Amino acid sequence: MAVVDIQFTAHDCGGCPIKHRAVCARCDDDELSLLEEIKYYRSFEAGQTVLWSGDPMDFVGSVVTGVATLSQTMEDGRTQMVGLLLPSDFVGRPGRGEAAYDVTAVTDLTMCCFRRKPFEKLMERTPHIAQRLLQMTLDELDAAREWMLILGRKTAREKIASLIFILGRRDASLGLGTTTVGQMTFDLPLTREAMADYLGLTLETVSRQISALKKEGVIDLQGKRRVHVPDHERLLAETGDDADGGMVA
Amino acid sequence: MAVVDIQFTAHDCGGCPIKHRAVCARCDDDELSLLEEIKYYRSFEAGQTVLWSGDPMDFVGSVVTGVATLSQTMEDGRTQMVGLLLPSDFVGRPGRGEAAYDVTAVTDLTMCCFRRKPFEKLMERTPHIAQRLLQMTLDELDAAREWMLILGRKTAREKIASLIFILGRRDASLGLGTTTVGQMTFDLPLTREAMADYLGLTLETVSRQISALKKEGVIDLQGKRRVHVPDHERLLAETGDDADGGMVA
DNA sequence: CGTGGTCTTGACACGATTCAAGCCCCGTGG
DNA sequence: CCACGGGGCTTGAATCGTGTCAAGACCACG
Repeated sequence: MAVVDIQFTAHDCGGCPIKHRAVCARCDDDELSLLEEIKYYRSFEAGQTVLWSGDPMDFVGSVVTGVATLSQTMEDGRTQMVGLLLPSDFVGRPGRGEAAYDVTAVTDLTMCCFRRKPFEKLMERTPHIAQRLLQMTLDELDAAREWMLILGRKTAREKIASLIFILGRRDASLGLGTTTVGQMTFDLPLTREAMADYLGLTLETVSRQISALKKEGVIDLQGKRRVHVPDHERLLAETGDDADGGMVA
Repeated sequence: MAVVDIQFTAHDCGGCPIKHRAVCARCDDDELSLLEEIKYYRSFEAGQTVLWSGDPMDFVGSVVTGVATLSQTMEDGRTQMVGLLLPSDFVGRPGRGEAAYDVTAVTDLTMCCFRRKPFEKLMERTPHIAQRLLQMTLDELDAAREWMLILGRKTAREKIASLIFILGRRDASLGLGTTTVGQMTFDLPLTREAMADYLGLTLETVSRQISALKKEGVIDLQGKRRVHVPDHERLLAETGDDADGGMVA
C-alpha cells in the first residue's frame, strides 16, 4: 500500500536502464537536466493500484522496471485491459488532469514520474520530447490496432497463441529470456485472469487453451508461468497471422 | 477507378471545411502557405480502395469530406476494421513508407494530401504541426481503447447500441443530422457488413440486433440507413456504459 | 497442517456463427 | 413497361465455441 521511494531517487539519468527508449530518449544533456529537476521515482508492489480511472493525475511518467496494465471496467464488473506497459512505456497524457484508465502494477514496479504542469511547459519548448512522444504514441496506436484484430476476429486458441507470441517477441527485444534459433523461453508476467482481461476471454477459457497448446506440444510449461516455445514457426502458425508476422513492419 | 481531381484543387486553405480540426489547425498563415506548396487533393468514389496494406505510400493526408475505413485482413479473409476516418482525420504515419492497413472509401471521399517527404521535413521545423498531430494521435489512441472494450467485452446488442451511439455523437459534434433535446436523427454511413467488421460480428448478427432494437423502440429506421433515436438515454443504457458516457472525458 | 490464492477440469447453457432461403429496392436492357 | 439480376438486407434453423457454474488440485505461506 505504501508508496516507497527506492534507490533510484538518487540516480541521475546517466545510469537509467530505459534512457534509450523512453520519452526522454532524444534529449541532450541540457534537456535531461531540466527533466531531472521535475522528476522523482515511485515504486509499487505487485498487485498495487497505481491509479484509479478518474483520479486526479498530477504527473506523467515512464515505467522503469516491471509491468503495469491499463484497464477499463464496466459497471457490472466486466473488465478489459487496454494497455500493457513495459519498461520505457509512458503513462499519462499531457494536458489531461485525470486518469482515463485504471493503472495496476502486475509485478513490482518502478516509475520515473514528472510533475505534469512543468512537464507540459517543458514539452512546449523542447521539440525532442514532443517528437519522441509522438513516435511512441504512434507505436502504441499500431499496437492497439493489432490488438483490435485479436479481440474482434481471433478464436480463443489464436488469442492465446498471439499473446504468447507477443510476450515472447517483446522479451526477446529487451534481451530477457532465452532465445536460440527458433526457440525461446520466458516468464508470463500475467496471471490467467489478467490474460483473460487482455484477450476478452474468461480465465477458464485461457486455462483450457493453454492446456490444449501444451498437450499438443506447441508450448511447454515449467511451472505455471514459465513457457518454453520449442518451435517459433509452429506457434506463429497458431496465431492465425501470416508468415511475416502479420503485423506492422 | 479513376482518381478524379475535383474543384478543391483550386482552393486555398482559407475556405477549407476542416481547417479548425485537421493536422494544420494550429498553423499560422506562413506555415499554411508552406503546406499549400506540397498539398494536392484527391477524390475517390464510394467503394474504392484508397490503399492496400503494404502499398508504398508517398503521401500523408486528411479526410476533407466523406468517410473512409482502415482495416486489417487475415489470410483466410476474416477482416477487422481498426479505424473509422471522418472529416479532419489523418491518414498515414510520418516516417513510414508503406501503408500498414487497407484504406477504403465507404462514401465518396475527398482527401487533402501532402507529399510525405516534404511533409516530414516541414514537421521537423514546425512544432505546430507536430503538436497537433500528437494531440490527434492521442485522441485516436483513446478511441482505439474505447473500441477495445467494445470488442472484448460487450454483447452483440451492446456493440450495436455503442456503434449507433458513437456515430450519433460524432454527427452531432460535426453539426450534421438533427438533434433536439434527447433525440437525434442521422444516416449510418456504413453497410451492415462494414458495421460487422467494425464490431467483430457477422453481418447477420448485426442485422438481427438492429431489428431487435427497432422492434423494442430503442431506435427507429427510415429506410435501411436513416436512424432516429427517440431517447438518447435509453440508447445509452443499452450500450452497457455508465451514465456519464463511460468514456474518456 | 490448514488456509487462501491460483489454476485446472468437467458438465451444461447460451449467444453468436453458419448455412440457407428469400425479400426489397433499384438500375438495366429487352 | 416489365422482366431480370444483383447488392444489400432480413429471417430462420441448426451448430459450435465460449461462458457459467461447480468441484477439486496444486502450491506457497503462516
